[in-house]
Order: sequence, then C-alpha cells, then structure tokens
Amino acid sequence: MLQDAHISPTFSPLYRQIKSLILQGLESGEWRPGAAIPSESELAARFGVSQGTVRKAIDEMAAENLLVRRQGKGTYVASHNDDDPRSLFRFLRLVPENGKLEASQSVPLECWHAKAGQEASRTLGIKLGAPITIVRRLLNFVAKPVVIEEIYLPGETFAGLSLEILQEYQGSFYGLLESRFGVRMVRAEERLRAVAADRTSAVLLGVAEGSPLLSVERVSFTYGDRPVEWRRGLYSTAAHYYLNELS
Amino acid sequence: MLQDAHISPTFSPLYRQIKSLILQGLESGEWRPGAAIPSESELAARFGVSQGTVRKAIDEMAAENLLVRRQGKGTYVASHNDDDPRSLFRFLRLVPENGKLEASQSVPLECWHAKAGQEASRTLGIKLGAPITIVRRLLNFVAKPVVIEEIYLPGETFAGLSLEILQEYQGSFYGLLESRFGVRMVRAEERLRAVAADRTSAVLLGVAEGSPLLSVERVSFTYGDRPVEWRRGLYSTAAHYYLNELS
DNA sequence: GAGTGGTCTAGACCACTCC
DNA sequence: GAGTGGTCTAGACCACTCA
Repeated sequence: MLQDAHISPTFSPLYRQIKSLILQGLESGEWRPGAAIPSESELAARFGVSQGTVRKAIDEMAAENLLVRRQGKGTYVASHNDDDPRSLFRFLRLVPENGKLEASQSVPLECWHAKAGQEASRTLGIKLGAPITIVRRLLNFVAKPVVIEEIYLPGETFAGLSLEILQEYQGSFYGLLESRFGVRMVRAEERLRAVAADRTSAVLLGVAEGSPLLSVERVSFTYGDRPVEWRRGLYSTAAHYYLNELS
Repeated sequence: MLQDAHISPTFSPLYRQIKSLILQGLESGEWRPGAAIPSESELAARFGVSQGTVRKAIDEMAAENLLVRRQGKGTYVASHNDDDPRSLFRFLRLVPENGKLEASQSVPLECWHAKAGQEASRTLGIKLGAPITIVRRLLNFVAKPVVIEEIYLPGETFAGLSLEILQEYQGSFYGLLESRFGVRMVRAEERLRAVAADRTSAVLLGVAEGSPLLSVERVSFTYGDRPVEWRRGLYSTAAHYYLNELS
C-alpha cells in the first residue's frame, strides 16, 4: 500500500510517489526504451489510485522527456532510437549557417581502453584507476569535418565497446548505447569555451592552426542523475553555429 | 461566450482559449509584471468554465515562465524585477570557472541612435531605416571585464532610452526595459561561435589581439514571439564558461 | 467497436499565507 | 478564519488509432 499522502513531515504528494514507482520500472528495465508502458487505467488499478493521479505523474515525466505520450496508442518510454528526427538533434545543437537541416555523419577514428585519471573519476563518479573506454571521432556535415570529439565512458557500464561496433552501427551514438548497453541518456550539461586550434585538431578540421574553435564539454546523465558519459568536442564554427534556446 | 470546444475542424481545447485570454491580459497591460492576476476561482467565474480548466491554462503558462504560482498567496505575472536571483541569471549563462556565483556588474559605455540596416530590420521585424537605439556596454565579474556587448533596440518601442538612464538604473537591463518601457522579455535564441578578438575588443577585455572569444548573438522576444532586442556579445572564456543544460 | 490518451466538470479536502 | 493555490477523486464525453 502507498504511504498516506497527508501525514508528512516530509510531505510528498501521491502523484510523486507514483512517479517514482514508474521511474523504478524504467531504471529496472521492466519497461525498455521504445516500449509502451501500461495504460493509465491499468497503472491506476495497480497502484490503487485514481486515473487522474497517474495522469499527473505521467504528465511530469513526459515534460522531462522520460516518457512520450501518443494519443490513441499509449505511453512509451522515450528512446534515442525512435523515428522522431528531433530526438537526434536534441543533444547536438550545431546548425549550419544556411539554415538547411543537414544530416550529420559520424566517423569513428579510434577506440581504446585506459584507466580513469583524477578528472575522469570525478566527473564520472567512478574510482581512480577504474577502467574507462575512450572514443575519438569526427562529425561530418555534407562530407566536411566540423566536429572532433573525445568521449570518455565508464568501462564497466559499456564493457565490450569497440571500434568495430561503432563502425557497424547504423544510427546515433546514444542509440547504440541504449540498444546495446541498455543505458539511456536523459539529460546533459555542456560547458562552452572559445579556444585556439592545436595542430592536430586543425588538420582534422581543415582549419588553420590557432584559429578559434568552440570547445564543448559535456557530461551526460542517465536515470537518477547518474553521470555516464564525459566528452569534449571541438566545433568549427566557420559555417555552423551553436543554437541555444533561452526561456 | 466561449467557442464550444468540440466543434472543430480546427479543434482548440477550452483551456487553450482561456490561456490566450489570459495572455491578452498580459499583452494589454491589464496585469503588469510582478502584479497578481485574479484567483483561479475568480477567473473561472469570469470565463464561465470550471476551476480545473483555468488551472490547466495557468499551469502551462507557469511552465513557460509567463506566470509564477505562489501557494497560499496567488498567481503573479513573471518579472525580471522580482527578488528571485534565478531570474537574473536566466538569460546570462556565463559561469566563473571556480564555481562561485559572482555578481556581474554592467558598465554602459555608449548609447546612440541610428537607422536600421538590412540585418537589424530583418531580425527586429521593423522597416528598413526605422530608428533604432544602440547600447554598448561591458560586463564585469569581480571588477574584471569579461563581456562586451552591443545591443540593438527598436527606437519606437524604447523611445527615450539614454546613457544617463542606463547609468542611473539599479538592477538588470531587462528589469529596466520592463519597468520603464513596459516590455517584458519572455524568451530568447542565442547563436554561438568562436571568433578571434579584434583590436578594440581585445583592449577592452584585456586579452591579446587574435585570441579566441565566444561570440554570442541573441534575439529576444516579448509576448506573442515579437522580437524586440538583438545583441551581439563577445565573451572572454579564459576564467568563465558558458553553461547549457540539455534535456 | 474497443482501447488509448485528452478534456472538462464538480466537489472534497489539504497546505500555505496573512490578518 | 478566510482566501489562495495544491492534491485527489469519480465520472462523462471527445479525439485518435487500429483492427
């Protein structure tokens, strides 16, 4: 039975308890990304609350991009593998200057294994010296390289990731992590700076050494605000810009 | 009387009609920023709908940062002049490297009047040659200059804006535009690029000429997605970074 | 036509704020 | 204690999807 909503002292409304119960279902893998969760009335019966209460819980989770409602069909676990093109660009804010929506193409360059240094262990919340996997890749827009990134992943969570897997996979990087390792990225923080291009980056991006690049450092989180990815990208903003909506 | 919600073909639910009615009250200035709007039950009576329907309309507007709910007190028109420090930093995403929340201090340098060129007229949605006001200013963090910006405003909307007014005013720039000109910024789009510092910017920011700076171009919108501000800033990201939350 | 989410209602009670 | 927003319920009906 559910805790009575009105006892307190740490008052938590019923719909939030329902929310965390649904969240448990997501974390435990009971409902996988892309799959449908039970209908509102079914959940209401299971949890012993009214449909309106379940509705409010789901509403909040839909607003947080954890669930996706589809009228007439059902409620689904949000996924990076769905057909909605927006979910592809939800984390990549780079837009071509001419406005056209170009498909970006990922070119994995390297993938190797290492031990977590101080910075990696701190940002990923793992032990110093714990295994990590590092991916180096290029992002092309219309066959021209625009982004070079290095991605740091906790080795235990993504054991078995290799260059071959990256090259084979059709779809987005987060789609791969989701379908192959069952880890779904829910939100991320990006820190942006302007930096000068070093020699190797300049060559890869086809710009002059020392020319200004946009440095984008990202930490991504899965359910429960657990950090599971740390990456640093260098963006060439000669023909593209980073678009951000403030509200 | 309200349009019946179930006639269609362009079906618009009742609560959205209520929403646009409340929006009218905001645009017309019936309820000014910082002031309280009528209670839910009062609005329900006025519009001839149930309280739940008004509630849903207000919920959406609160999610869009147009209104602010305060339990036990009432619902208020969102303002850049409230005491909540978050509303100050809602549009300035620059964060010091050391993590401490520093107060930024604005130093107006110049304020002059001109005629809108092609770019200004297009982004601000005004006629070519229409009057515009241009503000040039520095942003200091702990007495050190970190940002230099130029702000383009439609002259008719902000008639009378001068350097003296800018220097006198205590509070944020958007707070000034709001209390003095009755224009509230609701959302904005920012386009970021990495650029090399030109001579004058380098001097003002205390960096070497040619060193990388973050160029931030912003278009801000008031109610009804009407653009009313265009600005370009150059951010020194030596000791600060631009923080963005992706979700 | 059955099942899903979406809207709308009316009413009860709770939590918070202020007088 | 009166007034506000916040939660929860139960029930009706609508819009959409799919078979």
